[in-house]
Amino acid sequence: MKKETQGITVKKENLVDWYSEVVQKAELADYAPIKGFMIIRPNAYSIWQNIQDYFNKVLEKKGVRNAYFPLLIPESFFKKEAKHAEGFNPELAYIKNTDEGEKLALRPTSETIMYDSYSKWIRSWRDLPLKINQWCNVIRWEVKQTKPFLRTREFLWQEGHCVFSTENEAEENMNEMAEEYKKMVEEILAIPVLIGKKSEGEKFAGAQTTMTIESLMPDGKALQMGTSHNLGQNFAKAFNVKFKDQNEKEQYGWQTSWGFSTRLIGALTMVHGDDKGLVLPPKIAHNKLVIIPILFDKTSEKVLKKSKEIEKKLAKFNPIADYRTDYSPGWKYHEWEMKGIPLRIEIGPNDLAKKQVVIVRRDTNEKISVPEKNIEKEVPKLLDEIQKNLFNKAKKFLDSRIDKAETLKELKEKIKLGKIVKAYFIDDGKTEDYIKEATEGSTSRLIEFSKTAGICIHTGQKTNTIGYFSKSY
RNA sequence: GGGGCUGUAGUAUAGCCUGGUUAGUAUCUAAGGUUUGGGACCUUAUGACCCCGGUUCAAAUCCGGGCAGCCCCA
Repeated sequence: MKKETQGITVKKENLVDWYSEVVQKAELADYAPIKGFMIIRPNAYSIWQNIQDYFNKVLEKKGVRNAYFPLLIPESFFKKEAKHAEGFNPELAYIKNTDEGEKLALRPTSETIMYDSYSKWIRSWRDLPLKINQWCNVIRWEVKQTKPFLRTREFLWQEGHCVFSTENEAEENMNEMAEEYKKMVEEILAIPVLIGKKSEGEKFAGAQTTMTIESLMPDGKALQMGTSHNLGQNFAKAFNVKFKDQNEKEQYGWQTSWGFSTRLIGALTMVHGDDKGLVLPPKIAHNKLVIIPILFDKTSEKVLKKSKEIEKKLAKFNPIADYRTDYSPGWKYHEWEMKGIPLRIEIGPNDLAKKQVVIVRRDTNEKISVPEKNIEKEVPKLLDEIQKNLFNKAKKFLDSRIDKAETLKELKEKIKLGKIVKAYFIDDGKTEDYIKEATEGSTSRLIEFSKTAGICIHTGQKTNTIGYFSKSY
């Protein structure tokens, strides 16, 4: 008889229910008492810390320094850049009962409050480039269905905000940060992404150009994993971010902003998980392996001793040593599989006799007998293989789901199959609105410009713009 | 924005339609004992009707509102 109350009870093919269950049972997050808010539990927070550690090094390399700006933003700040104000207005939450004269918004993003300071700090071309990042929480009062990590009213993120003296530098910075995002997500999270520009309708409110990285979830919906914006001089003009150039001429700064959020943890869960639960890519896992001794009365002492020896040898992989005696080995296997630990090392009396251990891969469930003397060599090799395997599996999936369409009908059908569908279209906002209407809410995830012109699937006009259309989170 | 479903120990659930003993079961947790190579077993104990109001002699059950979660459509 199987006991169903413990492990993951939903198959991954039923992604929505599966996701909720894994988030809870792998102890990534819990629901908060307020709609759309979540509690990030240590298992998920350690993932976030690993991401932070990685990205802080990137920031350092790029000469970006961390800082912190206030959570509250005067309402009037939002009104200074018209498109920004319009774009964020529906999602703004305010605090009203303060002794301030005006309403105070909870930041949904910090362009306005940061650039207010920037305008004071920047006087000369010598002050540029100015490159600041902050790790913080933001509030966006979503009316849509919320879901842990994927859409919450509060989430954690990083937002980088740079000012340059030339347009080229800003453009370059937008591109290089998008590339850094791609690199991070692919190398650390093992999630393959598409990279490209956002359409007019989808770009950031107030940006001149937005670059995005997008991945595809198992249910055929795309997920935006990070964005990088070239703000041009839009905010500089609204906030008076000016400098005197080398010719003593006053100029507006050229600005960028870029960010990714804890949403990455949701993506990670959906992309790699399986029917047993979470599967963590080794590079993002805090505990890379778990050691489970197989304890029988007569041999337990020796087995434990050996286990501790191996635990010490593998200390740099942060092993979890599950020496509890009140759970059977089988119970422990399930437990740590559900939580996504990449490798499991089993040590029992039989192994002791053969001077070996049994190593089990989380991604393939493959059991490998490894001679004791080879463990230290074998573990990093296996972790590396798991990392690659997870990426390759996800890449194969993504590649298999990219298609193209020449008619609206074809587009509709292929989107229904859970694909990202390439189609020529006129990027004027209206055409995309039409396609959105016709395809039950699908929009372009990103666009690219083709050398050869094609026919817009809606207007029939010639165009060089190709949109990647799909449903999205 | 529109429509629908749900809420009972930490978790999963029975009971609700047709109001009426001490709210049942499994798991978790705690204690003790036997176990341990893919979720072992026995004994004992603790623990719950989302909140506010209404109807009634009597509400987990019926009604209204709120809060939260989920689904579908735009």
